[in-house]
Amino acid sequence: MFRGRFEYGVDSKGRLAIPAKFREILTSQFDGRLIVTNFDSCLWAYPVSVWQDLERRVSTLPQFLPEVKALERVFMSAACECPLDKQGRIILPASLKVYAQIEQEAVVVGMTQRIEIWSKKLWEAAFAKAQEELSGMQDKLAELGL
Amino acid sequence: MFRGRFEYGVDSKGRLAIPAKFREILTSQFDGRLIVTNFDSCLWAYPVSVWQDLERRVSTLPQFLPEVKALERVFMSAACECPLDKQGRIILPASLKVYAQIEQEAVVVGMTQRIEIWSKKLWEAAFAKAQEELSGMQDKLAELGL
DNA sequence: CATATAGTGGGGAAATGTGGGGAATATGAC
DNA sequence: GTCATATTCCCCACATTTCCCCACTATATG
Repeated sequence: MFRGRFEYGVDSKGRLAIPAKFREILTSQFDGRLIVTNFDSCLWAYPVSVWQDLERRVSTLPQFLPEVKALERVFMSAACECPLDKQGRIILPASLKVYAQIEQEAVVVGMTQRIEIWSKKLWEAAFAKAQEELSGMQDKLAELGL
Repeated sequence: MFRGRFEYGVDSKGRLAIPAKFREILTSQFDGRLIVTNFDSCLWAYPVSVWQDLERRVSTLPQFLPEVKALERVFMSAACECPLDKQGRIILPASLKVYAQIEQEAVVVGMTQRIEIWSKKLWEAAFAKAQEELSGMQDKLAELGL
């Protein structure tokens, strides 16, 4: 599945490259389309069928639960299908770019089941924070058998 | 399994040799491919099947849990399949080289189940530190049955 | 000394990422 | 409704990086 970190520029037309390795997975194992939404100050992108599965699971949850409503409003509502052009680039909708503070430099991160897209600046901060959290968590990881 | 310490230079094309002894294990016991990721200021390299097992275990955990996200962002996201060329060298992705501060001189260390790749400078520091820590940790090792 | 194995270096083809022109579509003003 | 302007999207071209192959040197082995 999706693995690795890649840095790309966003060009003057707002286009962002998707790594060839990810494209290969998207076309061979899925139908080639990407659904992008916002979370954690970055963008989460899923292959369509993975997204639909998530949607299905959420739709079975009680619709009056606050956490379900919040998830739907933040996470589900922003979802947008972003087609890849012949060179394997996507155009991020303006609202998502603003949300994730993506301007020139973006980092595309493989997260196994999904892809994350960050502004370089926010990625570096998030990475440092995650690293710190992780160092305090190694006992917990051991409990998970890792 | 993987044993021993080896020092190699990184050439002008960014290639790093993998010791013949490790290659032998990789091809005879595994499928010859290596997955490299970052941790503890160095790089961890796994045979593909070992890594996939890890990936599988992590991907069953809830994706919205902060600990899981931290683990994925630091450890899983950086993972990159590095194919060995005919001479048994790998090319380290830029992001990993930056992370581990690998420039000219690198140390390749056998860690039984995995391989670690260090910049020579950081290795020497880490070795000294581990040596120091170890002397105060011998009770803990005893508890683990050693 | 011959031979095999290991590590190093570099040329060249192919894939990947980047930039930009121009057609098609949409938006808005008159 | 028509025209002008702006936006989206498709396509092609270029440059860089990556990858694959072959050749050379050094060290170990018989």
